[in-house]
Amino acid sequence: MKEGPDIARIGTLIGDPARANMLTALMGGQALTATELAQAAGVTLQTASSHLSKLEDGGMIAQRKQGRHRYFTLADTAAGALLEGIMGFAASRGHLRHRPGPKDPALRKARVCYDHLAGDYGVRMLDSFVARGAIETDGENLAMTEEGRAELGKLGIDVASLASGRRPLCKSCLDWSERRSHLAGTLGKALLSHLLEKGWARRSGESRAVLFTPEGERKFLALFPAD
Amino acid sequence: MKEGPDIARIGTLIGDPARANMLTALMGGQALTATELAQAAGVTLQTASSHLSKLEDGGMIAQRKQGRHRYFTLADTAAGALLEGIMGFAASRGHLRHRPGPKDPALRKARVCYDHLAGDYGVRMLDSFVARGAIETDGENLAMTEEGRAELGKLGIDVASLASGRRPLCKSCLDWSERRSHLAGTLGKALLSHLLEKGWARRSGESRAVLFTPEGERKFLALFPAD
DNA sequence: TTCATACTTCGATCCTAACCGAAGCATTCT
DNA sequence: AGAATGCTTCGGTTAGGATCGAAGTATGAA
Repeated sequence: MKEGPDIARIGTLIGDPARANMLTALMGGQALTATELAQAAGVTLQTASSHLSKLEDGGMIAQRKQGRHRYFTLADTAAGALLEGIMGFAASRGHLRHRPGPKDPALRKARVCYDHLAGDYGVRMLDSFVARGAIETDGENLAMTEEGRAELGKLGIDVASLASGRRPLCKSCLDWSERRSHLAGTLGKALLSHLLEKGWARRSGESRAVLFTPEGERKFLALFPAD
Repeated sequence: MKEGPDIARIGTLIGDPARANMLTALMGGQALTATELAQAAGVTLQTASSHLSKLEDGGMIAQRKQGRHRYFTLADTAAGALLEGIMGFAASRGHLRHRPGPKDPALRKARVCYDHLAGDYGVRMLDSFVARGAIETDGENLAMTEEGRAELGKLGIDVASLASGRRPLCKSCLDWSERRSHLAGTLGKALLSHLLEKGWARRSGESRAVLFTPEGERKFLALFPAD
């Protein structure tokens, strides 16, 4: 017995409600200070500090000092992917923190999933790419086609440079609210950046919600028509 | 705040050492009784019973009664995939339950990962498929080629029927001992079954280790040559 | 230098949940 | 029917860790 990786340690880190709230907040992709994370978790600064050092020791988060602030982020994309996976599993078992239903409609419509777009609009975007043949899928894996590369080039997105690193270009990510896949990977990240840079949408304060401008929403829906 | 799936609940389930040991034991893919799981976890039967009902309520495991025994398994492949993901993450952060190094050599050489082959030999098998062009990969996704289908057909493995379900045929799974990918999916499952049915290897009692016969090892290495 | 902000460390409290002994229920064997 | 096996439930104990107040450290502003 006692063989293999220590999954209990990871489980314990995620299993505390305060730490889980902090990690969920960091899934927004923004660097947050200890004070902000304490608020997100609903605990005092002392308690938050203790939790943050445990999360850092466990390799879940990283910090960088900047002046008298200390900014925390998820350690890397692997940590983000792990949390995404757990969220998907929890949602599939119906483990939600409040009643399902038409609550938090903004969050279900569009939100940030670590560094890419999720929610109804995220799912719609991937569906649209697949429907027009820009991305091919076998239900699990995703692959960009030549047509897709050309189309994204017109939008001003350089697919070649996105595909150069070790992180995959296209990756599907299970959406906990829609229970279907949306687009992750470097392309998913680039597309979210694109939306925000163009001013079509903006982040909503501390929440993970993504709020579209009327103009931006019109353009987004025209660019990614539903089936 | 308080938005989204309840990851803390999943974390708590996995975070207790006794439950983590049980889940690790169930990653072997075999159905185990409450008594066996109590031994694996190092607790009494009463304590194990309590843990098992929590794991079942949380959707991690399933049970079926058979006579006066109660057999427990992981709930589904999603639960197995979740645990694989957490194991990979834990291993990548160096969270091992005992010193790394040349310990448990049998386990590092070949072991069961829920329903497919992992360890050195599992990685070698996938590498070999890729090297000869039976499987194509972009570093993340896997796809079977026509040559691959033909080759596996000769081994008596019907790829078409394996690919028919919703579960993907080829899937890469991060190997915590090798820190590289091995082959999961329905094909990974079929290949492990093949090894065991042909008598090339057998399961090692309660452990996840897979032990090859001298004859079986010779054939396996010939079939899947290293680079 | 003095004060303020941001965060950490220490110490004490308190509460959850893991644990096991004992008893109870269900199934099978004789 | 009686005994044995496999597992669950109940009750009481205990330990780990989450929590916060208070004090300490570090950086920046006045």
